[in-house]
This record gives sequence, structure tokens and C-alpha cells, in this order.
Amino acid sequence: MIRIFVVDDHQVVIDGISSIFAEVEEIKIIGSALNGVEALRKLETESPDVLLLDINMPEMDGIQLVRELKKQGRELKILILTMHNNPQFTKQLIAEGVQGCVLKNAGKKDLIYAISEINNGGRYYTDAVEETLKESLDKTQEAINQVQLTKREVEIVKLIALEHTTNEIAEKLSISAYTVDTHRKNIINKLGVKNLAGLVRFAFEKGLL
Amino acid sequence: MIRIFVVDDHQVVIDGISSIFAEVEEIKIIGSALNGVEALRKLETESPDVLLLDINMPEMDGIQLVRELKKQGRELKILILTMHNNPQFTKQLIAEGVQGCVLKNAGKKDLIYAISEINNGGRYYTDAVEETLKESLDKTQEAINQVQLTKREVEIVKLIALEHTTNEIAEKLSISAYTVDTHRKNIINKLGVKNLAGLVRFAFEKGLL
DNA sequence: CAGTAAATACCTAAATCTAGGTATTTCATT
DNA sequence: AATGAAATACCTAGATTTAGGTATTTACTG
Repeated sequence: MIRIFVVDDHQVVIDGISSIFAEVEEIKIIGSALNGVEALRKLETESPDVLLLDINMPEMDGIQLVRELKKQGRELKILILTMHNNPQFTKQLIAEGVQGCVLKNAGKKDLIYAISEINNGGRYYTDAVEETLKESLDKTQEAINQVQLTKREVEIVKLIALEHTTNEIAEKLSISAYTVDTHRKNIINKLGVKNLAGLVRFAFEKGLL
Repeated sequence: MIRIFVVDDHQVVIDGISSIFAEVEEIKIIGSALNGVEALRKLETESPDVLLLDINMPEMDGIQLVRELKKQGRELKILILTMHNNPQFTKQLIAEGVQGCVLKNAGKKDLIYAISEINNGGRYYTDAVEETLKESLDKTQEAINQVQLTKREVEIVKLIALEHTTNEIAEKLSISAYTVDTHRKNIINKLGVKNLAGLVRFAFEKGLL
């Protein structure tokens, strides 16, 4: 019997996954959470074999949660559920030591297979994920290091994505436009993107919007 | 007995929803599709009471599918399943005549309630959706009309979102930078967004990336 | 207490985007 | 053959972003 804990910010997905496994003998859902913070709290008292984790979440995203759990020295296997097949993320995830990754457009069968594989000490990456990964493996290696935006930076990313100009943001936050400029520059550097478009794209991929 | 057809590009969501309703007496899933094109084909022979439809899909998105079905004069109720609570979309959807809209972070209970409401001739919008809608209802009304980008425009939107500048795009497509400029302007006008950031956001919401 | 991360602010020059136009060619449809 | 949409191209002025810096204050952490 494999004991699973599901973390996903969409209740429908949690309910769905629960229902899928309700009819599967060897797998049992022992709990779920709608975000990273809730997951951490609940995992204090629960100890699943496999953690089924969504990447794109508000509050604390999947990667942060993985880090926190590793930091606590938890011995559990992690299977990532992701929307976008983004090599940037996948690389980061592997670096963080997760055991597998399936796209949300995978089917029930794949999901069950991935979970058993992982529970038996294996690894599982959807074909598509693996392929995209290989393609981009030779590219910028330093991009792997942790991209962590500060609270203020996240705030500014959101405002930019919502079409506010530097001046508007400055006024809204009651700070100098120069400061907003500086933040924007820092963000672009941190994310390794080229311009505003990349920044907005990131905001989406990261689930900030 | 309410007969449902599910359209969502994520197999996990389809499987999940199927499982959820497997244990609900009055609701039955009679079919599903992973994209608009497949849905249209399958709906030629199927006639569900309610269509459960994801907005963000590749190939043919939810709105396009709704239009096509209305054009065919199909008599069916449509419940939208959406990720983002975007008033722009909601307005468009209402204009297209859909019966309801639930966010993907709604739970099983809400989903079931929404479906029965709609099947009984009612309408159902998640509280959050309704609220966001009201807030933005006084804003630009003309934005409701169909936003349809041409092939070339879509191409350019993608390149912009991928962080290419006007000059780079011009070179890549072997056209003048002036032309790219014109396209960008037209796109910004069509979408009713303010700047490049809005354009990239749109690309994501529309599922272009 | 020393060190560091975060947030703040300033400066300049160059690149890029935005807004307001006008105008021609191509292609498909009526 | 005419209409209209799509794609193309050009022009100018002003706004905004980008790249390269430097520097101060605050707050937490070892």
C-alpha cells in the first residue's frame, strides 16, 4: 500500500486525483493541502510515502516546499505535477532532488505507473519532459541556481504584468521611480530574462498571476 | 440524470472529473475531449445536457468552441472551468451566452451544485468571478467584441513574448521593423491592452505559449 | 557588533516601445 | 471586376525601458 499526500491549489484537481485513486487498491490518499504552507503544517503529523506536488501555487510554490522539506530532512519521495513543460523548472527540480515529474495532461495510467515506480525507488519523467530537458541541458547552466524574488520584487513583478509603468508603480507604492527601476533591473537579472516580456512570462509560469 | 461532456486539455483533470462523478448518481460523463477540434468531432454524435469546458486550450480555445457550437445552433448548456479569474474573459463568455463559470480551485461540491443549477435552466458564477466581474463592468465595454488575431499577429505575439525586440522580429521574419511596429500596434489595439506587458499576459491567458 | 540582504534613491546615455498618422500590395470572396 | 481583410512599409515625436553604474538606510543573523 502506497500512501500519498496531494498538494495542489486547485480543489478540483485534488478531488479528481482522490477519486482516481479511490478505485486503486494499492494506492491511498492520506491527505491533501491547497498550498505550501498548509502542506507543511499537515505534514508535521502525516508521513506519506509519496508527495504529489503541483508546481504553480500561490503563497509558497512547489520548489520552495521541496526545499523546506529537504531542509527538515524528511524522507519522502516527491512526484511533481506540472502544467508547463519548462526545462528551466525541470532542471531546478532535479537539482532539488525530486524523483519524478508528470505533466497534467498525463493520464490516469501514467500517473499510477509513475507513483509505483517512484515508490520502488525509481524515477519517472514523462517522455516529453525528458526530451525538452535534453534539448536545453547544454544551455545556460548557471540558471539552475535558486531564483528567489523578495516580497517587494514579487509585488513589482505583478504590477508590471498588470501593465503599470514605472511611474505608476512608483506612485502606487509611494516610492521613487528610480527605486522601481532598480527593482526591475534586479528582477530581470535574477530571472535571467532579457526584458519586460520575459518578466511577464515568468510571472505566469511561476503562477504569480 | 444529467449527461455531461468534458473538454479539457489536461488528461488528469478529465480523469479527475470523471472519477468525481462516478460516485454521483444523478450525473454521468458521456464523453470527453482534449481540445476544441476533438470536441467538435465527438459532439457530432453525442448530445450531452451540459458541456464542461476549459478555457485555456491549445489548438482551438474554449471561446472559439463555444462560438462554433452556437453557430451550429446546438442546444446545450455550457459551464466554463477556468484557471484565472479574468473579468475580460468572463464578460466575453457571458456575451457568448454561456450559463456559468467555476474556477478550478472550486471544490467537488460547488461543481456538482453548478451543474445541477445550470441543467435546471439557471446560471452559476462562482462568487469570486461575480465580484471581479462587477468591479470591471463599468470599464471598456467594447472589449467584449470578438478578439481575433490574424496568423501573422499570433506569430508576432509569440515572438514578443519570447523576449524578441522589434528589430529582431523584423530580421527573423524578413520584413521591415516598421511593419512589426504596425502589427504590434494593431495587436495592442485589438486586445484592448495598454502595453507589451498586457500583450504577453494575453498570450498566456489565451494559451498561445 | 559585524556582516549581509533588502529596500531605497540617484544619474546618464542608448535602445526600445508607443501613439498618431498615411499608404501600397496581395489575396480571397462576392 | 470590385470589395475588403491582411500584410506590408514609412514618418515623427514623445514616453518608457534598459544598461551601466554608485550609495544610503534598515533589519535580521551569526
